[in-house]
Amino acid sequence: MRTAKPVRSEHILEAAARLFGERPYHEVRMEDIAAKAGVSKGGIYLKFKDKEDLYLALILHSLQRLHQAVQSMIAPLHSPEEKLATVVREGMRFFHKAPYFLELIQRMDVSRSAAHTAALNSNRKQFINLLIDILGELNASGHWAARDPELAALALTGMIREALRWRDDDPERLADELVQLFLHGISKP
Amino acid sequence: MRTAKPVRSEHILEAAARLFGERPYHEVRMEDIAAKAGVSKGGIYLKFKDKEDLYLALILHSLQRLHQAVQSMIAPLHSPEEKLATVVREGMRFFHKAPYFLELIQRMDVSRSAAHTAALNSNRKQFINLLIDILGELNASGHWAARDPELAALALTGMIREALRWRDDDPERLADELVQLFLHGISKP
Amino acid sequence: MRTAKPVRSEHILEAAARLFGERPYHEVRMEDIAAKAGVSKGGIYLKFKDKEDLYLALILHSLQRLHQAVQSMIAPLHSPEEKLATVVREGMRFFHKAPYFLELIQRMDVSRSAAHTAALNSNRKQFINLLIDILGELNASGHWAARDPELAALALTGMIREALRWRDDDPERLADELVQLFLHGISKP
Amino acid sequence: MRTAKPVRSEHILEAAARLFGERPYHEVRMEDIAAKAGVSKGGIYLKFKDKEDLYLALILHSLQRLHQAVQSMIAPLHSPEEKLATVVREGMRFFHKAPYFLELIQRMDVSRSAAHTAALNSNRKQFINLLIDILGELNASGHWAARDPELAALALTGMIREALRWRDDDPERLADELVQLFLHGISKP
DNA sequence: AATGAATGAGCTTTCATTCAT
DNA sequence: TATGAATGAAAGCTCATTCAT
Repeated sequence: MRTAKPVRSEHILEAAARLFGERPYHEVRMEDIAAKAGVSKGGIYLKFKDKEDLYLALILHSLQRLHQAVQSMIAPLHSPEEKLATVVREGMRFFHKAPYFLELIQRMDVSRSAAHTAALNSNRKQFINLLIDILGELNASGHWAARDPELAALALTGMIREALRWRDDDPERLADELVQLFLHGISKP
Repeated sequence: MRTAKPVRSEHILEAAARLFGERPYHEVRMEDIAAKAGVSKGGIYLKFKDKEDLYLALILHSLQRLHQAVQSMIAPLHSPEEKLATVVREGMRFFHKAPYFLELIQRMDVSRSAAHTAALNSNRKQFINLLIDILGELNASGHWAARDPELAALALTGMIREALRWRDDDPERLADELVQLFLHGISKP
Repeated sequence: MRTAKPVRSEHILEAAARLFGERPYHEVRMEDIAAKAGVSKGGIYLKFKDKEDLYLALILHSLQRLHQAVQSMIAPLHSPEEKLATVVREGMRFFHKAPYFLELIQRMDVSRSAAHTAALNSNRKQFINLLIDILGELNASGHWAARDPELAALALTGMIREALRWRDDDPERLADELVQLFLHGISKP
Repeated sequence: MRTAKPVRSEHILEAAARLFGERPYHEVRMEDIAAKAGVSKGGIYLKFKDKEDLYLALILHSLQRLHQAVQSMIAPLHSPEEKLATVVREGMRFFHKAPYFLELIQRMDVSRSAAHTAALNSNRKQFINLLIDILGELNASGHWAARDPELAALALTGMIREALRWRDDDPERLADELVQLFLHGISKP
């Protein structure tokens, strides 16, 4: 029998991302992923140990993509305010384009193994740290005073998440609105 | 065979809450829930149509408990600022005492049926509306200006959620901090 | 609690007859029978050891009803030809009125236990013997010659059964036709 | 795990035939069929949608086998009397060799779906028509007069069925006896 | 390397039966 | 005696995973 095309992890991850984003973990069958990826069922196991491993890799992959996207956007910027606005805007755009990523990241908790949890957490931390750094710059600028930068960073991600999940508005506008909310709260101008 | 104590929906929901909060849907077996609830496997089906029905009921039940707890706390209050602080504080305390509820609500999406989704959404809306009302009062007081109350409400819940999920601090302190953040953002005092 | 009406075996058998006649054994639930009989689920077990016991009793009961109906019809008759015609006609009328009995008797084989099989067989034999007796009289009359009366009796019941099962005609006419077929075969008059 | 020999529908049908012929539908477990067929439990579901589907396929398969066997036997024959005798003899031989088929066909009614019922009926009709054709030839020959060929055909199958079910004699002799009975009834030679 | 037929552990769900009331 | 809530064994079916080809 002719040997078919080589199995590409990327294709599998792409297919898995869509499927896992659409329905819960236990309703996504390896066979579906394989079919969508244009790969044989066994082919998945050439690249991933098992279903959970694939799931972990998928979330890691997603987070990294986001991290990179955001980082490359803010690299050339100087003002921390601009960085903040860009992170939010870019994040929302990213998830808006690939809504299943949001679901995915939200369910970072499917995995049970310690190793997985650790990998996941370190990755998440990386992203939070990026925000914390920006907050540090904001504080240093003397115009802002985030008392608990980590908490503020978490709060910001929470705001973004929830807004994305339940609102269909134009993500750009939403992003601007959230940045204002984050900077000034609901205080009067 | 042995006709034991009556099957109590409450016990089942209690057991299910813990289990579904600890591990993902597909890893929780009906048998485990039954065992933890001190009920026979078949007993669950006396009260709930199937696993998904139990899951839905569980989330609905949780949301209602939270809603009631919060509402009874703010009922006697007059100042909208106090109401806001109380909602946040009470919400955090609620989830802190029963951490699995947080996970539960986060996974509101397991259900597939339209009826379930509708029930879930209406329930969630109820809670959001409670926040929107308070924001309306805050605006009316003339001291605050939440431009998009729904978005602000969503943002607030997102902040709470994320903080609870990743921080172990004393929830009271966390709540106060978040309220400040929500009211003033990171602007200098 | 008020003690409800006494459980009547007859009602249970009646309900069971209809239900077992409509769908196969394993699709009939004890609960359905109880409901249709106007009796509690546990009530059935007051009168019958278990589901199979009820099923056996039901078939025995049905066969006896048929046997009695037929016997009382032929008792006053003298000519064996008339007896034969009456047996066939009465049998067909009986099953036509209660079609589920036909299905029931056809499935005399659900039971596995030796005791059940024996009871069933003895009952069936009784009916076959009734036919064999008539055939004996026919032979004795000198006008007919059934070489193997038992086989002929079996054949007759088979003809009846099959005709009832697949033809909707007026049972009286069918009966007459079958009697002719049984007496003369397809030979020309 | 171990990838064994290919799953053969034939083996499954063979195993199912024996088991379903020995005990009623609901007492035959898929696992037993799998074991007897030398196939894994899941293997059955590779070939049949579910238990009912397997059961239907089994009966259809059996009827077709019988139909073919009979048809190939009578093809070379010319006299309708010989055809009739052959059909009966072949039918009895067929069921005698595979007694469970008889039980099987008798329980043609397990299926609930309309599609199944239709398939079953069309198949049964095919067989009845074969008999009706022979009866037509007998009538045409001028020596016989079956007034209602369909009824006669049904009667014949009923006779065969019942004889097979309750008599252990040599099937050849039984067949001859039944043919005589069918042709001449119990009239004197 | 890639495939996909085959496997079988494991799950949900049903329902005959029991027995405290 | 009659009830029906409670039980739990039992069975159908799925699907992650393997491995001969």
